[in-house]
Amino acid sequence: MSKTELVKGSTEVIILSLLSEQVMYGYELAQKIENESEGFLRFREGTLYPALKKLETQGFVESYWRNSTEGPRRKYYKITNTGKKALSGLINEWTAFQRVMNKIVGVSHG
Amino acid sequence: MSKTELVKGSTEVIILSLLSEQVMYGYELAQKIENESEGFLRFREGTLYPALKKLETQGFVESYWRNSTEGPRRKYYKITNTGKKALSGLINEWTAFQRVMNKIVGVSHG
DNA sequence: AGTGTCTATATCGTAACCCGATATAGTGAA
DNA sequence: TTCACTATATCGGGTTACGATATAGACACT
Repeated sequence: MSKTELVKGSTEVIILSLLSEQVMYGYELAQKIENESEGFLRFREGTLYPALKKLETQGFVESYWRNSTEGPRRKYYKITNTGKKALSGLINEWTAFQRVMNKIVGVSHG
Repeated sequence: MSKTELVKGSTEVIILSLLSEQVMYGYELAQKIENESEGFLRFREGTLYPALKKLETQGFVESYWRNSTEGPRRKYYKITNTGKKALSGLINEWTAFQRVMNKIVGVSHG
């Protein structure tokens, strides 16, 4: 397990969590993730865009284009009600996984 | 992310953590994981044995065969000093990852 | 006009991981 | 001898993450 290996499977929760707070476009999301994690997490293009596409296919997010005066047009993502329900379940899973892992590795919490 | 997806990347920490407590053979380890996690985690053969093999190749564990009067012979695994150092680093990564994840998903701890 | 940097989205190929299926085999009970 | 449980091992396939690559707009500098 490297840092990147551990991150596998957590992309969905991370993206949905951030989108549940506010509508964002992809690039903005990537920066937010890097900032909020103090550089620990960094989503590359090859990770982020396919993940967003998958979330949209699943009906967890919706997207729309907007032009920008500062650069190329942006694709904004909004979490759906289905996405909110999914997020709630994913957070429960994360909590359970965390509890089990900490029991095994002998760490109380992070 | 399904439960199984989240688990990806955590196999190494889990196995090394349990082996740092006592010497075990593969099947025993699998049962221990299932018991300690109250059924939440379940390592199948196709996950466990390749993982143990990889850990041995990396020099994190050592193994030896012993016959059993109750069934087929068993391959016992013992964590090495290198493995203990690796485990320590992995636990640090897990702790950091946990902190960052909880900050993003808005959960204090599990 | 040309170069470079930052912004912004998208896809492809590859590597790594997990797991179901399958194979092999010993013990013991029905 | 058939079944269940114990025990190790490998293969194939699906999924995930990511580096590389492509495209393109805005802006600064020369």
